[in-house]
Amino acid sequence: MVVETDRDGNGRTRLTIRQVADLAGVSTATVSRVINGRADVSERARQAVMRVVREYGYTTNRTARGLSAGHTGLVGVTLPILHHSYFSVIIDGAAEALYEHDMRMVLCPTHHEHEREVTLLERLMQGTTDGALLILPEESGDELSTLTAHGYRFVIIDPLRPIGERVPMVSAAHSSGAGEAVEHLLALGHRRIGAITGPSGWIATEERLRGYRGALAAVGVIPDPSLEVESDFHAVGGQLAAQQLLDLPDPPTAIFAFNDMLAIGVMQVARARGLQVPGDLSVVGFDDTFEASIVTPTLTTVRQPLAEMGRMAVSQLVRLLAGQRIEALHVELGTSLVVRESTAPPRR
Amino acid sequence: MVVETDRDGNGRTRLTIRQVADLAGVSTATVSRVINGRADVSERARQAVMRVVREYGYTTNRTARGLSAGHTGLVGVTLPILHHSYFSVIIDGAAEALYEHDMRMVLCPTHHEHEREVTLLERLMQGTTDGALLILPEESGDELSTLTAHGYRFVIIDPLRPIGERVPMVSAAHSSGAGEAVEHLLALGHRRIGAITGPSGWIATEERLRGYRGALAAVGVIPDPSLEVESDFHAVGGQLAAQQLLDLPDPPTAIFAFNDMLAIGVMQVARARGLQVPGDLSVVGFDDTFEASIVTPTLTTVRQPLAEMGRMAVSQLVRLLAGQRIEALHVELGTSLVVRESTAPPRR
DNA sequence: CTGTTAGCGCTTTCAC
DNA sequence: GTGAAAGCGCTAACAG
Repeated sequence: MVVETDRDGNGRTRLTIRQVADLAGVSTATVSRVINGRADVSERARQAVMRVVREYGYTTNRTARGLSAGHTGLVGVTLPILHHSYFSVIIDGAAEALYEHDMRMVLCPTHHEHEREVTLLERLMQGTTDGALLILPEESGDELSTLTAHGYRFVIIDPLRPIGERVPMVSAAHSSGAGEAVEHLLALGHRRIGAITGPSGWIATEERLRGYRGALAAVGVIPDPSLEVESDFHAVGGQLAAQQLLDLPDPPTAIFAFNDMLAIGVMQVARARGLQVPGDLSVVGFDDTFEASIVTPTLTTVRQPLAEMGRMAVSQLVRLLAGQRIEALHVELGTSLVVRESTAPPRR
Repeated sequence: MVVETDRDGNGRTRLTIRQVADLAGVSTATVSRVINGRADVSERARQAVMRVVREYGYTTNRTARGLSAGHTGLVGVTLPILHHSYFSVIIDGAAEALYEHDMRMVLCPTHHEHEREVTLLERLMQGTTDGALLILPEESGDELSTLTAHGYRFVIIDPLRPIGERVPMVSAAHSSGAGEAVEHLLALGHRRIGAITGPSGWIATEERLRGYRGALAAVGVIPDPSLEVESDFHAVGGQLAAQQLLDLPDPPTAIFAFNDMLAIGVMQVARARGLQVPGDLSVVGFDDTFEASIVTPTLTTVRQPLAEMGRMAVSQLVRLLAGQRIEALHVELGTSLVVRESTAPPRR
């Protein structure tokens, strides 16, 4: 513990409000008023306090203020990992929005470990934070409602699985986004369009699948189950799935991968097999993460407004913390197709 | 403000240590002892307390504990932006290390705005955090010493510019890493090797330049100033610099870009000009961020132990906070060359 | 072993 | 306008 006397005014150690009060010859209450910009303070007192504050570089201790005020100005954020542009963009958006509210973010990567997620959530609730943003939580609805039961406020970003109507949440328009992607492929003339999905049961998978099937059905393409391969949202999974699709007797001329990493896996396989993208095979991804713009060829993909989602979640949470009722608990942000180089008409 | 009575035991609102004490028929001191796992408590008292704790789901309020204990268990982290794998990997490493110490991270993106960085640092010092990690700070040595003067503990990760010997810091071996990269190119037979640097004055630039020049000098290659182009560590900057180098009367057969983004810019230009990488031009980057492994061709680059740097910084900070003296204030972690597809012997 | 008591630093009635 | 005083929830001496 660093304990040093404050003999000189160099602020070797921080002043307390008590010391400022003494130095300024007023009470702590007055100092508090000045610090918080209250109007009911004489100009004389204000001057005296400000002089000391300036001279010694006093700033109020937020922890103490938090204890007294009943809130900390801190928001917890749990997420699987950070070093994936999908997450870091969301976080950056959220951090920016929080900054505007003069709040800060306590970051808690869970590394996909469920146990850790639980521990972290507990800690967050222990008075360290006022509320939380849960990104892609592994949490079950049960565990989430425990939080609610404790009066803890939070907003879910992109839930893995369906959650209750009453749980605040923000996500992107999976289904329509997927529909758009497929329509783009259809418009180019593709009819055999493969799909590489995420784990079944996940909202992202089911909804995008719905969009995919819907778009196909809309133009009367007969659904072919062998064209739908389940995967895991990682590049290697994308490679495996691509192999499977390309080994089909009648392989697809285009593949719609349910996220960018899967799409990158597909492109890697295509390259290894000497297939030209988009000449021999068109590829579409989902997310529009940074990688989509730097791979060769650049990837046509469905853009999720990631930063926006982060900002929106914060704005929902802030309202929740202010005790305001929120009209729409489930917010769905629109997606848009970003056409780049990985798609073209099928080779005749 | 959410204020609710706690009529039922559903924990609609959190219990205080006082309430637990009453419920268990003991004093708050005893509850505190039990909670903190002290040994000097009778089995009987412990049971009583644990029963209440379990039944009502009591957890200690960290803010209050922090006020009383004099520390918060929170560490601030400032960094320019998050959505760049360079940063997110460091952060992830740091978060992991902090987790092991049961500490959390308060994230503060500065968006390269100096003013914001100052504000954020001030806030962090206001009792919210015990110390901080400053990544790529824009801060001058002066401002940093203000922090020190206030008794605030922090460690710098990868300082932009030279900082005092006394300021704790961790970075990677820029110079030797750059040397290795150039030696690799030299070994492949290249003699005209261009360099695309970062802003001059930055440690990363100057040190890597030193490594580059040193390696060249070691084999007696006559230095050619026109082969060194200053840039800004971004892809577009890399493109511009590459244009300049390739437009030279006697263009280089290999380019050593001082980070991966610059290298990607170089590859984009090469592609646009119809040059084969590595056939017509070899390219080496620096950092080994995720992108290096997914571009086409995959990028040969100097690997910085980013996650390790995050972890190391935390371990330094933890020691600082514990009041321990640190032997080596400046820690330099080793780099290693990762050879991928973007380098080959020069075309005859 | 256990309770009493005094803070930690700040905010906020409530009188004067 | 301003100060005294009572907390916010927890920890830690200090008695017993």
